[in-house]
Amino acid sequence: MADQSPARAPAAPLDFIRSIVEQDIAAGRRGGRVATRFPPEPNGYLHIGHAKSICLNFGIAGEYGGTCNLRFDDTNPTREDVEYVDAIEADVRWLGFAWSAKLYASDYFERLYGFAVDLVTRGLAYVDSLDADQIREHRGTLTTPGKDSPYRTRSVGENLDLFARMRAGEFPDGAHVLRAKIDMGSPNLNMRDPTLYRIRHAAHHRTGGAWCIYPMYDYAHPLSDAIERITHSLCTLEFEDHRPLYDWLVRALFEGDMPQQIEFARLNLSYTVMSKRKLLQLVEQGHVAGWDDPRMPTIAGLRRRGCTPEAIRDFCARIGVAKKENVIDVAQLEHSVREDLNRRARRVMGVLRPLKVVLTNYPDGQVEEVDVVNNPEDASAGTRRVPFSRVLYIEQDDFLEDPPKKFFRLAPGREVRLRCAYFITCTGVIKDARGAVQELRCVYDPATRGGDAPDGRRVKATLHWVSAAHAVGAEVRLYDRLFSVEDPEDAPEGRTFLDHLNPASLETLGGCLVEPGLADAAPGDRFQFERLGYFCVDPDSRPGALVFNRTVSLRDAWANIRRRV
RNA sequence: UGGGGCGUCGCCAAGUGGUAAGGCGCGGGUCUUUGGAUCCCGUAUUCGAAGGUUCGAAUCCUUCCGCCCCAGCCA
Repeated sequence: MADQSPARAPAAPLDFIRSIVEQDIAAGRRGGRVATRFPPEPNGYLHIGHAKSICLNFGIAGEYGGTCNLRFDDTNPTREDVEYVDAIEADVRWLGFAWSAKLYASDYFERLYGFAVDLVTRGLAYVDSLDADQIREHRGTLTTPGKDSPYRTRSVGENLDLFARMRAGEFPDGAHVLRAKIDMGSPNLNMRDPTLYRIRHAAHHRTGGAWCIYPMYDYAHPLSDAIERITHSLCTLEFEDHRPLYDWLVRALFEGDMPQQIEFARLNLSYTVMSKRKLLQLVEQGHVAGWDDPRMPTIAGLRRRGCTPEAIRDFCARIGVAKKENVIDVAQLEHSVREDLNRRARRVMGVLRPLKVVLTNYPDGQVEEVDVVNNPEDASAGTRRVPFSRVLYIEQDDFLEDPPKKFFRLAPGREVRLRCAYFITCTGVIKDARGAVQELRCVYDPATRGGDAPDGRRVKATLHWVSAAHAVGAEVRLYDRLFSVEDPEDAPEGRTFLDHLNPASLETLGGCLVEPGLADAAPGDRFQFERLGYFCVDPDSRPGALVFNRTVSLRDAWANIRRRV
């Protein structure tokens, strides 16, 4: 009997980081452990770029039986806030991940201070009393080496005394800093005696007034990793130059297994900006309604927009992880969103720009209920009953008095199907004084109830509709890309990304009409409005005052044809 | 003109000396009570360029070109 190994799907190619992790495990490095961390600074909301990092770090931990900590890199009290801590936790959870431990760099302040004293004692760090400008001057330039600070040769005893007094609050902000004593001539600027601690008389959101000196990222990060026994410390490309310092610190203060920093390219999305600074600017200057504005690439914004965590995870899995600078087409994100929502969203009918239709041969006052499929992708979603009557509304876009070629929707004399209801034929067009179409007169064919003609005749279009007497009013917010150019950062001299803001990124439609079953839809509920797109109920929505956000439109073949002609 | 990275289809991305995966997008077709979805088919004789090594190169060597990052007491 042949020992048949289980059939395996062809292995998806591993990204370079997972390859390293697998090699490390195979080689038994660090005892074969895998421990990652996601280390946000709580100074802003998480965005889709963070989602890439979250999926990577938590994903690897999950795939290789490891752990992943959520660690707040809260070393700069002047920019951080608990509001952000709470939002970040909520976003990570919403994305579907559970951290092994929730930690804060500030948890390590006392130990970090102890490490610094150790470095000073061993002559590896010193207190510098140059001011910020002087330090910059001494640093040299990209092509010329720096110069030693005159304070670089202070005695260990003096350094110890000064550092203790820095902590004790004896000096004002900026009076001194603690620096690593490495090499002012290094071609890597990060190694030219980097600052380890600075004085900041500022309350910290967690440690309050306990400290007036705070460690720098470059100091706190590697040591926090080492304390947590992180094995693979994943970060973005711009930290590549910091790796020698990372290694220098860990080697100086720890023995045994070292965490390995690996850098990957951050995510960029076309037609958007991703830096926290710019997103903050959009919020603070009121260009958007807040961090969770549905046009924002923040997790909170995408959530409010109606994206699912599954779609975001799928997107992150598809874009890959590599070291090449990249700009992902937003269409890629939209694809993941459509694919997920297509599978799960309940279909409903909603008319965004209503056009009145009177069925002249339909009995006045009669109401019947037609059965409508809830989701053709999912038979178990069943059907529902939707009221049908003499006066209806259809979409303005679905009628053209003078239809061009390839326009298959309603036109004078033309017969189309009303979804799951009847065939109707347009018999008259009523216009206002200015010639604008105001209302349509149609006749219906009673024999086509349900949407099929017993004589087998066919129509080329199926329209969505609502019954005038039963429909529920709603506000619908249509979103377009926030910026009108692919790369908003690419602004000419004297201009900024704000000059590329798309003035039409939000279109609010009032007077929309949706089928009555939606009357009690709750915030967060997602639907497909047939033939239009995916929509979700906004938190602004109230009973009797529904508000929908369009998450993403459905592909529209006619719109494509029209665009090309 | 210092250091660190990166260049494979419009956008991502596999490939690590044996004769260019896949996804998105795009084009065409099928099907359809959503012009949705599905399903087909097509989309790089070529891997930034030029030399070289080799029976054989996207993969090795040399030179060149282009792009990104670094001079915070930010992360």
